[in-house]
Amino acid sequence: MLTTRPRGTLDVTPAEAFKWHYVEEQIRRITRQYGYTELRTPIFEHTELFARGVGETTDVVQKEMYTFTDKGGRSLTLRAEGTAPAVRAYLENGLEAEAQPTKVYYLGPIFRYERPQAGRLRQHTQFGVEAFGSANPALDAEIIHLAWVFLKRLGLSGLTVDVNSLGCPACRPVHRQALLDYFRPHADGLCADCRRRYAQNPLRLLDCKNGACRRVAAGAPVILDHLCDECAGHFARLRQYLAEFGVEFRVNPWIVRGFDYYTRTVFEIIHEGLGAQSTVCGGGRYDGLIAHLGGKPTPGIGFGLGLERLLLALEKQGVRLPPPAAVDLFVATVGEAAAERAPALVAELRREGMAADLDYLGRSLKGQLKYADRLRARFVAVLGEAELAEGRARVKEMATGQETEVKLGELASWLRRQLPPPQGRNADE
RNA sequence: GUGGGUAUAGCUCAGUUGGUUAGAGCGCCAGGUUGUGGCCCUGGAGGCCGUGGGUUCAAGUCCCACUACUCACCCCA
Repeated sequence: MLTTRPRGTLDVTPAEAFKWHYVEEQIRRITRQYGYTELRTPIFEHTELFARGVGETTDVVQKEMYTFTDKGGRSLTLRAEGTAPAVRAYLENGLEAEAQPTKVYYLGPIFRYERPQAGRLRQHTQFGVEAFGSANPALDAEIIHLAWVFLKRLGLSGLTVDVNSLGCPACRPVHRQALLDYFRPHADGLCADCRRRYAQNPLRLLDCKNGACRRVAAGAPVILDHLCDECAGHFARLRQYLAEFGVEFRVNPWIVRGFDYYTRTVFEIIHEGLGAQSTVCGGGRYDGLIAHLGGKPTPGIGFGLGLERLLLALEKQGVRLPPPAAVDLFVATVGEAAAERAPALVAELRREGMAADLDYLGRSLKGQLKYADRLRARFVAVLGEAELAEGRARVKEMATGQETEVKLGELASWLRRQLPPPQGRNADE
């Protein structure tokens, strides 16, 4: 137990951390371009926030929350989802008083008690985006476009963007009734899950994977045929914008989503290389949620994007992310006097802003070179008795094997001239 | 919560019909080179064979349970 991590969790080892850094950099970059700023919320919230926000009857609330009671007797829950906390923070901090719409993003862990499988964990990391205060379909399109461009930039292909509209409180009940009427005569032929869905959430009848249910569902009334004029118009304009933005999407009337708060636009981005859990990004509009959580009636839209799934998709596809920065200069020594001088030399280089390192295991010179190679050092300064006496080091460029004599006092300035100039991290292509 | 598969070294895996001190490749450390990495050669370290029970003269191997991992269902990122 001491040496195993809790079920459904993941370690990010030093060998992989650079991938996370790279993805996080791309998140900072694209959100800045689209005008979204970061919102950080606690890792746990009052249980009631999720229960009310996501919906009492949803799977997440009924069986997947990490809920505990603290010493003050409060019921708290590890962040089970990103939107409800964002809405809570928006209301609590009076963000509605700032320039509208409020466009925020978040990046952090989400916890759900589920059976782990490919692309599903009990703790995973979501990059999410939320925009509060506008019902303009251009905003729906902006958000879908953001997610799509983000994934494309990282080098993913084999992506499918599915969009649908779930209607609003005016038209959804009409469709719901039509669904119930349609399925009632077929009820006996449905699977057990679907009989439960019939009672609880008829929309879910549409995306059952059971063959018999599927055949019945194929002829079921489609929400898109029941949308009210406003919702139909919203959806039409969304499709128009997406086409103008160059997003390759398809209308999929069977995508539903598991949270109660969705209205109108819902969408998913699927990656073909993932297993059964192929949705890398999912989201939609929630025009009733903010009022439902105690705010003024305010429309909203957002998505969640799973980073572990994203990394998995990149790996399946063989995308190579830029490797981490390596050591600029490694100080290798021969003899005791040099070995004692090395730490201060390295400290000096680090003060000058260089990435410098040295051996701590008393390795032979050969061993040190090997270690430096392993660290992908660009240069190795060899310091022995002769060099120490002369006040200089033999600096070897690892890629070419070429050696140069450099005075110890000039090591930092010499090195600076060799290294490429610092690049702006968010330089555009 | 339900169902299938798997569990041997840090990693990927061998291990005959049960039979003595459990192996390989990669990785790690060292040597070959008295001061020079990558390639090559040699050596070394590293294994309660997932855990517990059972069958047997004898279990890594057969049986049971548990746990973990894994894939799928439900649902979701």
